[in-house]
Formats: sequence, structure tokens, C-alpha cells
Amino acid sequence: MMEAQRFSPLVLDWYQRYGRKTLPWQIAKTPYKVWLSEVMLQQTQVATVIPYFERFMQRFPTVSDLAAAPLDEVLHLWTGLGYYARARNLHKAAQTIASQHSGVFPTTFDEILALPGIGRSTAGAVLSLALNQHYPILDGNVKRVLARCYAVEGWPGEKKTENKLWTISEDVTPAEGVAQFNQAMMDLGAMVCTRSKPKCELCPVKSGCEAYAHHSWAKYPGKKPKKTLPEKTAFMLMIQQEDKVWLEQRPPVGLWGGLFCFPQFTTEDELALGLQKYGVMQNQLQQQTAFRHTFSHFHLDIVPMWLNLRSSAGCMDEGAGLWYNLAQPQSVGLAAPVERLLTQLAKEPTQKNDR
DNA sequence: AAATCGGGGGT
DNA sequence: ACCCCAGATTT
Repeated sequence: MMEAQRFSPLVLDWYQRYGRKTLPWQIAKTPYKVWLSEVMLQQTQVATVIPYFERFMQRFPTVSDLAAAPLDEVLHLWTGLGYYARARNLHKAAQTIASQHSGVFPTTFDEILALPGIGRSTAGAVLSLALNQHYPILDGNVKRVLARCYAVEGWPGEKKTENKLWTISEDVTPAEGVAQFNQAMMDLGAMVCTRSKPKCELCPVKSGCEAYAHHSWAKYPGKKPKKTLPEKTAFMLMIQQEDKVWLEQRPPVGLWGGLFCFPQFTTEDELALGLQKYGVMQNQLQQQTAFRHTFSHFHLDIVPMWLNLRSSAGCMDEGAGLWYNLAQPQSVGLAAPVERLLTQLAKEPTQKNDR
């Protein structure tokens, strides 16, 4: 059993020797950099985040730059990261900081917590990592380390389990050296106490770890109860005219909110109706190879339907979408499968498809 | 093929 | 207060 006060010295000592200290958001730390990196890291691993982070910092060096940018450009730089609601929240929070905090990132817990897209853990991370204020965090890495060390049963998605973990995090978080400690906990979870095949022999807290003592690391954290995913189909209509492809912007909320996508239909009948609406000929439609895109809650079988428009025969409403130029792409957000199909189109000469 | 991640929004 | 929803990557 590991007493709470024994925990942090072991972790801090480990951090001095093995922790990460030179990630882009750790150089000249500011609340803005920590916030941006934390939001990106919520969904993606460090190696993937780095280039996104660098692009964001280059384009939006300050919160005010981010606030002043068009949302489409933010979504564009976010393309491929997923969870686009987070990019929208990021943008909205930046605008709140610009208007309500004179462009200065707030430094109290309640002010930060009030920003969209920031909850208890992210607020704690910003204040502890950037300003060394005494707040615990509880991200996926910390949950795993603590669940194993203290043999916390249950899936962390359940409130009861999450509450237990928060209490433990509060108990082990030291008043001094919080910035290093919290960073260390995340590093420990990412590098040592990994989901599968943890490197227990390298762990600074193995001496007091329940899971280590009972060889039961695989039991923690508890697994999410699983259910079978429903399957849906989407016909994606790719209308091409020379170097340009017709895309429409999705409504601001919901799946792929605010992103540009091909006109999309659930059934072939709907597709036929859509073709009528656009005033394009049905007979030159070509079905391409279908593929599956999986979300957390359903499978989406995507059937790309390609159509080469020879004349300006279509009647597209320019207000509802845009002609995406494959040769000189516009700065807009794209859903991953849409980007994949566009890349495909840009590679293949029109002639090859045009049969 | 399955697991994952912190927060928002709806019930 | 609880439950469901995001999206792409890793294992």
C-alpha cells in the first residue's frame, strides 16, 4: 500500500531523470500554449500533435490572433485531428478571452473553467503546468496510473469510479512542484504505465503499486461495457468539373459540424433526387470502391459516386457550398474520409476515372 | 476488430 | 445528476 505522502517524491525524482522537458509547449510555457497542447492531446498522441501544434502557434502566436481568425481557418488547421467541436470551442474560448479578458489568458480556476471546452482536468493542467498553481489533474494517463497503483475497480466513465480517482489525485498531488509532478504523471502514463505491456520494472512507484504486487495491471482501469455498433451507409456524390469538386458545408453542430463534405445521401433513391436537384445527368455516374469509416458509436459504409461534369451543366447554389480546387485547395475543414477521397481525385488524372 | 479520450449538451 | 455523443488512431 502506497501512502499518499510517499507518492510524489518518488514520481518527482523519476521526472528529474526521465521526464520530458523539451516538448514544444514546454518551452517558454504560457497558459495559452499549455491550453492549446492539452486540448490537442485530449484526443491524440504527442508525436501526432507536435506538427499541428507548431502550425497553430505559427499561424496564431497569441490568443488574440486565434480569436480574430475565421473559424474555417481554425477548422482547416485542425483537419485530421478529429473532434471538431473542440476546435470550435477553442475558437470560441479565444474570442471570450479577447472580449472579456482583454486578450490576456485568465489565471483563476473559475475563470478558466468557465471557458468552453475546458473542464476540471484541463483547467487544472493549465494552472499547474503553466503557473505552478496547486491543482490536481485527471487525464487518461493519470487515471491509468492511479487506478493501477490503488487498485480502483470500475470503468472511469462511471461517475463513481471517476470520483474515487479524483480524490486520489487530490491526495497524491503535492503543494510544491505541482507543474513537474503533473507533467510527470502524464509522462509516466504515456511511457511506463502504458495500456498494454506496462514497463513496471522502470516504474518509480512499483514498490507500492497494488496491481504490480498482484500482477493484475490488465484489470485496471476497468473496461467500458461494450455494445455492437450499428452500420449505416452513405453515398457521397463527387461532382467534378476539371480541377474542381463540389463540396457543401455541414451544419455547425453534430457529426462533422462545420466541415466541408460531398453531398451525402442515405439511399440510392435519395441520391437520385439529389442528382435531379443539381440538374446533372444520372447516366454518367460511376460507383467507386466502397470503404468503411468507423466512429465510436457506428460504422459508416461510404460509397463514393463520381460524376465528371463536362460543361457547366450543374446548377449549384454557391451560397451553400464551394468548388474545391484540387490544384490549389482552399483553407477549409474536411472530414477525414472526404480528404481521403479528394487526395485520391487529385492523384488520378481525370481521364482514368472518365470511362 | 476493439479500445480510447475530457467535455458539452440533452434528458 | 445522469447518459449519450464525438472521430481518428493504436493495439
